[in-house]
Amino acid sequence: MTGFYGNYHKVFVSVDCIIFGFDEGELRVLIGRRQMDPGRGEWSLYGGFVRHDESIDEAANRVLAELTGLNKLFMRQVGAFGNVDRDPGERVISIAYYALINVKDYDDELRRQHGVEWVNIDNVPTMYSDHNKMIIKARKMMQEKVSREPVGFRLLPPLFTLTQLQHLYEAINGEEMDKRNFRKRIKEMDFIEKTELIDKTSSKRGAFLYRFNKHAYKEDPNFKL
Amino acid sequence: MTGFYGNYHKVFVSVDCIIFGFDEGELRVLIGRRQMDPGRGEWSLYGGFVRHDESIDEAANRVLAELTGLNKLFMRQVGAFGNVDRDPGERVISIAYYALINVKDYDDELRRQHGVEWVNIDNVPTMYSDHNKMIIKARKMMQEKVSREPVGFRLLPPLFTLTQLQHLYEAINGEEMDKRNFRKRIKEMDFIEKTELIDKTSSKRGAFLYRFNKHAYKEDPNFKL
DNA sequence: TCAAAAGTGTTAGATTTACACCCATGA
DNA sequence: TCATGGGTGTAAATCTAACACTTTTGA
Repeated sequence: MTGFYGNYHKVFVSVDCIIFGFDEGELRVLIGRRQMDPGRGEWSLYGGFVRHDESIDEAANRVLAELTGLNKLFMRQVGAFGNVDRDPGERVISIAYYALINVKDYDDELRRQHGVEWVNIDNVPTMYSDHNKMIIKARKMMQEKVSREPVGFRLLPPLFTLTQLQHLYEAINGEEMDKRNFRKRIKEMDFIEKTELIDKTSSKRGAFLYRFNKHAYKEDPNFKL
Repeated sequence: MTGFYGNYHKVFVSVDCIIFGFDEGELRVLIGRRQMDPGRGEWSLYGGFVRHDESIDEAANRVLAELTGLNKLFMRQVGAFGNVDRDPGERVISIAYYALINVKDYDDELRRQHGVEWVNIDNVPTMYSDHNKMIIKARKMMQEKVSREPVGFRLLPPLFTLTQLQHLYEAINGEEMDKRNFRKRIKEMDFIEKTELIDKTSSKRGAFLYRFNKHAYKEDPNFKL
């Protein structure tokens, strides 16, 4: 080994993805059974090693696309996890990323092929290595993010009702909100646009569908939801 | 190479430290001239490679102690930086950490020996590789942290005046605050204890010295400063 | 005696929270 | 006709922000 840093030691670097989805009023994460040794069969996040010709963000995007078939997902780094013995096989430092997806965009057949499933965020089993820690940190960061920037929409279909939106925020924050106060705040956000379309799947009367207009959204230091 | 993950490729992993200090009413970071190739002579953060027998947090602590002679500094991970070409020599993924120190605790002789100096956070020069990005992110995270948890004290001596404390927060947030409103809020925090001691270095009249009592502080979701 | 920093309360305005009823529809 | 979810406004309470003068003391 004759590079600049020849005397130092190299390690494997992987990325692990915490993929959040919102379905049936629940906030969920995607987990599966680990398919390789060591730890084969344990509950695990989906991940992969970083290749020599890709950045860590690119690695995360690749892994996400591999699993979901989806590109350009909303994704943020959670952080690096690097305890010496976190991987029972060899030294592996892992960088966790969380992503938000609209469950409906994810082909269920593809999901089954990868052997992953949605579990309620409050009901995550004991996982391989430090993956529980990753999920906990990802959840906190996601919660923070969603309440300060309008990115929660990434968990919903393009058109949604105000009730759906409220339930989303309730699931994320783990607390109920007052319907009138919630709607009052939404009404003041002009990047949440009311359409003339009506959704009748969840009520007899029907509810107006809304849409997030990302162009109408200008960064707003006072955003709070 | 015959480990579990034999087919994959390994990389160097380093830690880089953004060390914040507060002096002469200014928020400052510690930077120096890079002492190794590639990039020798460029402005750089202080860092080091992660060893095989230490976690990444331990590596950061070791590097911080090496540089400052201080242990158990308040330190948080900023994140992993992993563009393919971020290091002109070889592939190196770096994990940035920020730390808060009381400038007075840092032996100035030791500082000079390491060839590092304090620069105003608003006046950081163009730095090696992605170190400017690291500093920007660290600053944001530190700002966030300090305004939600009482950790700013780590930048002050054990005894401080309310004026010093206010100037610290003003430097961190980059905006002036109203003296009466500030002191009103402080008075409600019973973990900031008034002592009977008086500091006369900064005024003729003298100002009461206060102290942070970490035992009196219980995690408070409503903390805001 | 005066310059410089320390210390102290009140009020208006803005924001947040609590709260209850009517509407439209399909079964 | 009734059960279900959709939709709407007001008032009290709390929080935030603006604001100016007196005190102490060393030079």
